[in-house]
Amino acid sequence: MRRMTARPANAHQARLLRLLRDGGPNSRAQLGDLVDLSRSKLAVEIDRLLETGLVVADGLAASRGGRRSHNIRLAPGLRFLGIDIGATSVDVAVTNAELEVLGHLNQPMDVREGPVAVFEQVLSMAAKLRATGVAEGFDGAGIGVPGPVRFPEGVPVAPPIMPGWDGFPVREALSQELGCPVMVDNDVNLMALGEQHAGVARSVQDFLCVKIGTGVGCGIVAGGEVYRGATGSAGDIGHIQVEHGSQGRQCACGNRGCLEAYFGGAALARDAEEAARDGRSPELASRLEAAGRLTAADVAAAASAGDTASLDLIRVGGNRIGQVIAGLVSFFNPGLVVIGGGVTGLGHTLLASIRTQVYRQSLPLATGNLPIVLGELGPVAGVIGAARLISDHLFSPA
Amino acid sequence: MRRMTARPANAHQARLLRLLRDGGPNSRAQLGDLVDLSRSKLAVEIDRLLETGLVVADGLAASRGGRRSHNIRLAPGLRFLGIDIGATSVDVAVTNAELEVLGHLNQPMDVREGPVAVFEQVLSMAAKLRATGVAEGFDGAGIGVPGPVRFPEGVPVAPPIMPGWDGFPVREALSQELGCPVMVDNDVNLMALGEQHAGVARSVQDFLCVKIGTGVGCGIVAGGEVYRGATGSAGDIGHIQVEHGSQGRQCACGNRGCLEAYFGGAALARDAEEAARDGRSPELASRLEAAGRLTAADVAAAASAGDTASLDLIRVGGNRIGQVIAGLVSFFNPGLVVIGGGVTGLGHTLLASIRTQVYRQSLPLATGNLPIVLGELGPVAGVIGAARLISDHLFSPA
DNA sequence: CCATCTTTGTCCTGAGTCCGGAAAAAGTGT
DNA sequence: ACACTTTTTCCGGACTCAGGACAAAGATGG
Repeated sequence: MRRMTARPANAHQARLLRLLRDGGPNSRAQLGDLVDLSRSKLAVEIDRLLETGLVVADGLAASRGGRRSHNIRLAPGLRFLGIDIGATSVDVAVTNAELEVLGHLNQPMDVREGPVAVFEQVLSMAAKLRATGVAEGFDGAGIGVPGPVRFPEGVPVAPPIMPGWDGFPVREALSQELGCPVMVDNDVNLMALGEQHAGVARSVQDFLCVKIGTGVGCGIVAGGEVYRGATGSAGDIGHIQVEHGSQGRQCACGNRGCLEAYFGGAALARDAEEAARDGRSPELASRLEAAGRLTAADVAAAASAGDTASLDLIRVGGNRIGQVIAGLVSFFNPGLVVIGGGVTGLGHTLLASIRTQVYRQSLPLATGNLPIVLGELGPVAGVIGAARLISDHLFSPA
Repeated sequence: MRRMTARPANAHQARLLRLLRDGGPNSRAQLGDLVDLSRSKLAVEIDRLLETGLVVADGLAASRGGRRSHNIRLAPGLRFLGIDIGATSVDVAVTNAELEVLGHLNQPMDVREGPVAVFEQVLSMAAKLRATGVAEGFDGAGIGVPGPVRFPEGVPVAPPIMPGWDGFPVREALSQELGCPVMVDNDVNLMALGEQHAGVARSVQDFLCVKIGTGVGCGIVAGGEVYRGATGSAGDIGHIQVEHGSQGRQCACGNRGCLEAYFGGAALARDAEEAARDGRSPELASRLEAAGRLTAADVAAAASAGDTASLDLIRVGGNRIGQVIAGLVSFFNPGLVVIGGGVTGLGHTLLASIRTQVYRQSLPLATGNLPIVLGELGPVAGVIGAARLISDHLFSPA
């Protein structure tokens, strides 16, 4: 099912494609208002795009007081595949060219099973989505993995939680399998892209997107662009030390006192089980007995049932992460901080605790008008970000 | 002495000007190798630049095996003024168009005397430099101030250590006085620009420039560009908390446990005086008696004389700041960290202490090949950065 | 229903841009 | 002196592109 999707021939065409992606179908006249090209030039570029099949005519627009204009839209058959590999689950979604989700699947899966097993799963999920009729083929795919990526090549580098993936040519391999262009990035960066495209961070140029899942990471958007760092590991805040000296908690990374040793899905589950066994929380104890183990979701449920031990866990954890965010806010001076990821279920208790800590610790200069909010897209942020990634790539001059 | 310096008419001309600035005089043929323009086009653009007077012919280049090419250089009479307002001193320098320092003056001065007094000082220093014959007039000036700046307007916003400057139209006022274009930025950003242009950070795209003067700040360069944050206060790391809880040291900002309460010129002087009075350091005590008060320079001198108390102060302070830098490195994943500012005199003792802390705390991912070095330019970094700032502005399409 | 006005789309021309070949200019090396 | 390189200038032809003229399509008002 290989497709040879055309690419824009120049910057003007790329600009038009992005406008149509972000603003939906539009009339030729309106596009003219947006792009500052002469009418003749605009007509030529649109005609060429129509020839390539990337955009199609779509009826007549409403009159603006005179002759009605022709509507233009991105080809309705274009399909992007957004893939979000988490530590413990895989999300796959199909979007149209406007990055609207047409179908979405989620499967629990341990990323440590390695790239081959995960790809098998991803491909079967993609096939399942195709079978539902939402897509005949894919024009491009974006994929996020939970670890640093050498971005230009699309290859994970020394990812701590997915050892088997080090150096695996994700982009190359997936492009082979799917027969379409593929771009790879860190899952946190894709969440940031998703929230920027369709979530709370629309129209914000500089923001941080803190993802609290099994671990903790942070997507950085500077000047409207995702910042990836010198070697692609920017935003790796899970191992910032929050407790100094030898009494810091032992972390899986070998150091002591890391943020992830105190908060995040893994740490929260461990603390919850301890609280259950200690007798501090009958609520958690009964859940532990029922399930055999506890997760962040159990803590969330217990907390909303009023369990004080769970609320305390969230509060203390929120303070820890707030402490780190406060430092980052001073340093980076973002216009917005988005909190997202699996533990968003902890919701406003967590948010309140983070806010308290940040506003207390940072100077009013940086926090003067700084919103700290929960992500708006939840689990689809990652897949929308993945689709956005590949569409940005395809909608740029070849 | 108003000059009406021409501006490049298009991006090609701007590109050429920057090449000549950064690479020095060059032959037409070599420029042709660098810019990917047709010979005819290149000739036209260079001729136009010659007409405007921004560049001049400069004899013949050495032969590359055939006809000798004509050399081109930036107008030798172009002069930029670089101004660096510190907390306790003012630096003013004159550069040529290649940003080489032709004259440099330094005057102690307290920035809290306010913009009017400081400008008077600056203008008199500029006049003094002009009197030495290095400049007849100025084609542009860059100025750095020790606080956050609303960059597009060139106005300080709520600067903590220079209260009288809040909202003062620095750019506008100085432009009036000097009769030339002016750009304003944070002093730390200018230090970063300076080290990027002529110092250790040449050819590094992403780096941090930590300036330890009276306070502590950090210049951020991402993707080759200075990052200023949503409101211009990015890099303000002096008030990141390094000690949590109520036993943290009181800081001038009102919070407790800030980095600046533990390290920086001010904290170091205080700690040194305490050590002198405690009897922990006879060396410092004698210096205190001689001068009436101590500064970071005294600690540096005592340390190089082998005073253990001073060495300890540096080590402990280095650990504190290393602790913060370690966090920033994890977050930002820079390709280089530059340490500069007034206390660079503490030199390699400080550097070693910072390095130890960073390499211990950060993951090998981010630190794998991360050089942490002292700035190469010392006190001229700021003024070169200032000249670079205004030249970037002037050497861009009008 | 008709006349007039507005908006949109198309066609065309003239101005400008720019690439690259040809040839001249200026050197090098034998 | 001669062959070869490199640099520069000159110039023709191809291409781009803005904007005016005009046609098409609809709105408005009488």
